[in-house]
Amino acid sequence: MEEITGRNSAAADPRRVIFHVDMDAFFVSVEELFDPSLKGKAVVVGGHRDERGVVSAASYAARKFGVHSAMPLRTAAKLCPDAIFVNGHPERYREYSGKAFEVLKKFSPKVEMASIDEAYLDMTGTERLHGPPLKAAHALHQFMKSETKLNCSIGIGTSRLIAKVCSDQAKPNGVLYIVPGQEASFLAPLSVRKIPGVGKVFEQKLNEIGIKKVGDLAKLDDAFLRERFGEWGLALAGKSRGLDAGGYFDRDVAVDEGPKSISHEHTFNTDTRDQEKLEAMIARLSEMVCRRVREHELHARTVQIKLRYSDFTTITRAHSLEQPTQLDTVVAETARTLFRDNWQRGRTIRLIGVHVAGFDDVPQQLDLLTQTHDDKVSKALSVVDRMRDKFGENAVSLATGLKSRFREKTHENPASLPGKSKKKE
DNA sequence: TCTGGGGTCCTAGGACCC
DNA sequence: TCTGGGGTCCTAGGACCC
Repeated sequence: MEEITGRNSAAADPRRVIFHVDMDAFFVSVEELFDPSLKGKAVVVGGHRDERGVVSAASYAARKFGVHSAMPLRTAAKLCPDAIFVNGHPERYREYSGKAFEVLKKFSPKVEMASIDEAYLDMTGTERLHGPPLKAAHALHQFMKSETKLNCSIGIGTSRLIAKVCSDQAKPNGVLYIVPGQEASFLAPLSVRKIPGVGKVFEQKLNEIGIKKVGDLAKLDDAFLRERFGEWGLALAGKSRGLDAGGYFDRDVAVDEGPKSISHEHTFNTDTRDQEKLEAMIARLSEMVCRRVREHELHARTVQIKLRYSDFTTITRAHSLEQPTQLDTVVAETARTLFRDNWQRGRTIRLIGVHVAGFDDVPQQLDLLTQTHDDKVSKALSVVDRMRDKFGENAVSLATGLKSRFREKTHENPASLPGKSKKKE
């Protein structure tokens, strides 16, 4: 495993060759593979036209109507009434993401999947094997198409930031290489919004002081930047001048380290204040979360819930356990206590979520009795997980008997529950 | 047209320890 | 009696990304 230092002294090295590979309209393209009749049409992935939800991905044909991801589905339906709305299929996307990863690994041992449809490759020193950067990129591009039937765009530069911005400029289905030394002049004419990490809020703040282009940012005084925008603003300005400014975009390309948090949340079709319904959802979400915690062979220390009321005000409340856990019941009981202590009873809820973090590979040493008990429970749950894989989620009836016994156990151990002293809002 | 779900990273204050 | 910092953990919230 690579060590991540946060700062990489090689970042400004002109010999460094970083690829950013981004799949084009990934979700839509995968859906087209499963249903070729969708090809070339206005397609919206994310749900049905009258559902509560937003667009996950839109085909290029749909984008022409102004449809874009994160837009409410109902808005998309208004803008583009003839669009075909399809549900997303996360399993398919994971499958094709895996295929793409296999392709990338043939070009460099240093591949970092940055999300389901994009990756960084460290291609430094691969010239003898794959030729110069552009040649390697074209070979990769073709191989990706032949192996997965999917198009991608590739950005090449001396840092992750440059590679990432390049792949965006190369879209769709293109390759763009910024040769060493040209970084600052490449970035200068671009809108600050093109810099990953600069969103609506930061763009607005910059616009307020007359900064629209990356080049404008490069001219600002360091002390002013730091005072006004903190460390990140300073780093950003450094990058706009082609410097190694540290942080995420100058990190090494690292192999996958596993998740840092796992969560599930649910938005109700209609808002509710039915406590039974809400707590049943907490139990279900806790099971889904813990199942994935077990799949990764992790143990979580912090349990967090999220409540979103009808007026969209959102709170999160967390509690750290004495001992990391992967047990449904421990997470569910903790989440339920957090819920009962913090829900303003009577206020209708739109969304509820369960989130865990603070992972350990190995649970901390417990006293022998608890440990053997928890081991047994974990093993039993793994069996349940496998049965569900084989026979479907309705094999859960097996878990019900186990659960009532877990509950006794949790009650014996009230120290693992959140304190009651939590202040109410 | 009301605004998903899964994440990462950062900030900031308070507790607590040295 | 008052006054220090630094470091780390915990919690809450928010920006941002796909």
